[in-house]
Amino acid sequence: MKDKTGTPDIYEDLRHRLITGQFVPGQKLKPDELRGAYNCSINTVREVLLRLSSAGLVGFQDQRGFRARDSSVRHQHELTQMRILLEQEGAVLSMRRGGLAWEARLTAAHHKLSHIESQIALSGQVEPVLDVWCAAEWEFHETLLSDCGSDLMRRTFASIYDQFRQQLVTRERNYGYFPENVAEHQRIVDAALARDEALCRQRIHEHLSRNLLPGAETDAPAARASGAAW
Amino acid sequence: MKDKTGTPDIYEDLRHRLITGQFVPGQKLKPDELRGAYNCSINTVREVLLRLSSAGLVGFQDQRGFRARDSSVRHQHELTQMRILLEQEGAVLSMRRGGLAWEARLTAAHHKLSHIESQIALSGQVEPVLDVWCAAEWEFHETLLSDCGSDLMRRTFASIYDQFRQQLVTRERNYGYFPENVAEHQRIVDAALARDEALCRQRIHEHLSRNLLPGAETDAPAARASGAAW
DNA sequence: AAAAATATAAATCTTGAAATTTCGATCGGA
DNA sequence: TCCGATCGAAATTTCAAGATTTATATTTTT
Repeated sequence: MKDKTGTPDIYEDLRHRLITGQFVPGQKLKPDELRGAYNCSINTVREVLLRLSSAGLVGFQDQRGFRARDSSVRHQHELTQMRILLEQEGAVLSMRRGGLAWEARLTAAHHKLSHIESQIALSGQVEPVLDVWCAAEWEFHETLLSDCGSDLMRRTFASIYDQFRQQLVTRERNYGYFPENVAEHQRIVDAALARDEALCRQRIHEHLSRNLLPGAETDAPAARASGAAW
Repeated sequence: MKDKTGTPDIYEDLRHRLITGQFVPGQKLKPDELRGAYNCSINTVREVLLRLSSAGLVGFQDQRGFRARDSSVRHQHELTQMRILLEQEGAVLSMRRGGLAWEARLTAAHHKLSHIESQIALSGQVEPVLDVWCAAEWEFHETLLSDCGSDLMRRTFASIYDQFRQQLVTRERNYGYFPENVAEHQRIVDAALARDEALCRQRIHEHLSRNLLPGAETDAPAARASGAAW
């Protein structure tokens, strides 16, 4: 339990607790109870919760308060859809715009992530390095889009990523870590550095498709043949 | 000036005023001044503004209050990018899932919009029917994605659309109305009903590309050849 | 006269309490 | 026993005032 008094700190702490599964999904979040942990007033907590509800991490109903977003495979599916869409598009844009600096950041982020994931694979345990792994996984995917040239796209992706992680964490025992990730991340980086847009799209899709609903329709690669973007 | 007391009403009214250009872009929004119009407390307005800032319609800086989002061609460009991305993807998904009911709603929405836009074309004036035109334009584009099967996608699009409109309204004299719209909307509907995904994507892009930055790189249609979606 | 420093005014943020609404349990009737 | 109504407790929302920060105007100094 923290004891900081700044509103931004409270926001960050609650956000962190939400995306690391420290609340039971449908659990009620009463300002009056959370108040104590931060040594502040009810309304301050209320303000934070209100903003977190706009971010999609907490549910809110008029006159009946806040709840930790409950988990559903439906929502998880939709978040995965959106992640694929944004990550594919953002990565492709970065591949076109990004120069040496971007490549350097991408390989660096991948190297860091790869190192941590190797450790996890050896020990078989995620918990001991959970926070550092989460940070590295985020940094890798964020870096992939980082040179897309659109702040809006990056912020939208950040929001979707948070919600995605919140869902995953409550469902998967391993907080969303899979041994296959190591190889999949590698293949994404390879395609990105090779500037093979179609291949990169495909590998991003493969990487995330595990979180899609089984029966959902899937784009045949060729189906998008002549779709114009921007 | 309204006099309603419900918080949701205040939110809706302020949102409406923001996306119809009733505030000068960088203008300061002081809770103490807005308070009077709604006959409520400062904090109630503050809460609403906080939520509108999460929606991207108002700017917010810690300890220095709220401002109407200022307009920039950069932001407008990024919003257009995102609109194209979401609208293309959502339309394609709707085309696959949507049945007769969707087709009916789409043609109905288009018919309504078409009727209003014809009127505007005759009189040459948007203002007299501004609100009804805005509603119809929104309904048309919303209906296009309405059967995509993803609430997340629809809500994300709604948010982007609002911000897009806010930007457009402050820049274009005609609130974003162009005579070409009539034909462009028609062509989109035609492609959608024909279930020609590539063509529909292309026409959505053409419809919105007017709001992109001139020098921006554009996807060659073939460049997306084998990109997998979901 | 320009720049820095101070004092004053204004606006923002936090707080605790009042007013309103919802939730849960008990009671009465079918 | 089951269903609906009523009452009390708890939670949520609104409010107005106090505390803190930022902005503006004035004075002082170089």
